[in-house]
Amino acid sequence: MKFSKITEAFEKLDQTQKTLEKTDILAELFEESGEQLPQVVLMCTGTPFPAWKDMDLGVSSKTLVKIISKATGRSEKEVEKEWKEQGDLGLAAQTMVEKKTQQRLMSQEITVQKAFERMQKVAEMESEGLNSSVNQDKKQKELADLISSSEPREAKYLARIIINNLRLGVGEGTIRDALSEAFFDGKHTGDIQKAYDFSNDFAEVAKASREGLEQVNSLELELYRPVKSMLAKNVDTIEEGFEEVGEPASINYKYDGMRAQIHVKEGQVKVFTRRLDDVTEQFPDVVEAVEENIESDNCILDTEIVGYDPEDGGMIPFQRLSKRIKRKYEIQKLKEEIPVEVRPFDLIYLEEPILQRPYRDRWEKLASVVNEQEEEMKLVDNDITSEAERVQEMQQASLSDGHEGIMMKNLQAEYKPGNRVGYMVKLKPVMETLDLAIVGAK
DNA sequence: CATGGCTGCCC
DNA sequence: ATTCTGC
DNA sequence: GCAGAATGGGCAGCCATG
Repeated sequence: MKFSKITEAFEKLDQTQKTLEKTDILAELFEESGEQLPQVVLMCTGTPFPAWKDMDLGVSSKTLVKIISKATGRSEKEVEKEWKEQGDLGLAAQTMVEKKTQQRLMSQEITVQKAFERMQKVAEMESEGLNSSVNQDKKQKELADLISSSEPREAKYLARIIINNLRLGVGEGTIRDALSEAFFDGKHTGDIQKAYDFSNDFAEVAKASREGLEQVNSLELELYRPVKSMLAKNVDTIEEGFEEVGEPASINYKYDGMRAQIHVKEGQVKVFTRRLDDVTEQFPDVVEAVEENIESDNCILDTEIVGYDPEDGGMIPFQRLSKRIKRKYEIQKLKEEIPVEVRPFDLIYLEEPILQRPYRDRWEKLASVVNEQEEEMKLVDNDITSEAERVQEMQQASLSDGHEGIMMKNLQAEYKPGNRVGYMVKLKPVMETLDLAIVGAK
């Protein structure tokens, strides 16, 4: 399939803001994609790589300027000027390629496959890293070569894909609906959404969609395959919170730490960030804490990793904990300097997926597998109540202890990956109340 | 070998 | 993470 | 009210430079 097919669809997407029109445009593109469907769908997400894969090009705007310059023979200054004027690097790329005028008569058209393979190649160069330093110039030339052999409009979108900034108003929801329209006559969006929640890979979901509903539904929650975390809505008052999640509700402290999804598979632990990155290496202490204090060999915990001061055991701000997240060196040393405690608050897998069970059940199961151990593993501070006064009290206590506030949760609700549905709500104080709480604590 | 630009990813 | 926008 | 885009602060790692 020619890349220009994608370009045509993208141009149409660029010209409307109506969601339904976008869905139609994408559905048509998907229907015409044939064997290239998985790659085409990924391109539509704005990056050729699914979120759960640890792959990227290591290229952003500054490097893209160099690439466009290399591809078109214009100076970087010119490219930057065009970028500034048009407010978009894709448009700058398009203009620069247009100005390149002459011959490309003989050069063959870019295919989806070629664009995909080229980017994959660059991503592989990037990930080699470690010991063998990546030759940036070579990397840039690979991508410049792709752009220089493209038509102006293709260049526009190739450029945008390279920096993962398609900005066509197309997100997960639109792609999901388009897959539904293309292969199920607009039905089964729920099944498709689920398949995506569990796989985090639209290439797989697209392929399954083309094969049939059964294949879509076969994409299930799997250990070592992180799912998107359920997100919380903001509310301003306790009353609003109760309105959202119902009564009684589960209330727990919200800590200033890092969200972590912890998978245990046959006793082996892996730790994932909210955006599905594997940070097991960075947190050997978390692995240990789970090995020692979780009584299950096959489960998925939703947790907050919280740092504490090794001297007095007090909480530390996220900013200090963050030193550990991307560590590759001195991990052991930082482990001593910035020790952490795991605070689980949900369980979505226990020998089997349980994310559709009510939160109250999941919490009870969680409590039954957690052995609480000071400075290692402790359930989040929590209570179940319908009383606004009690919630107020917890909010005060949480803030006085230096935490961020509280969460309120619907006891009947299932676990909705990636969704900011009203099953889970966070109450953080505005500045004034924060001052009051801290003053009140002293 | 130190520094600064760049990128990606936590919040 | 928050804030803004168009639907 | 929602999804998508745009934006901010701060961190480590990486690479090019001098």
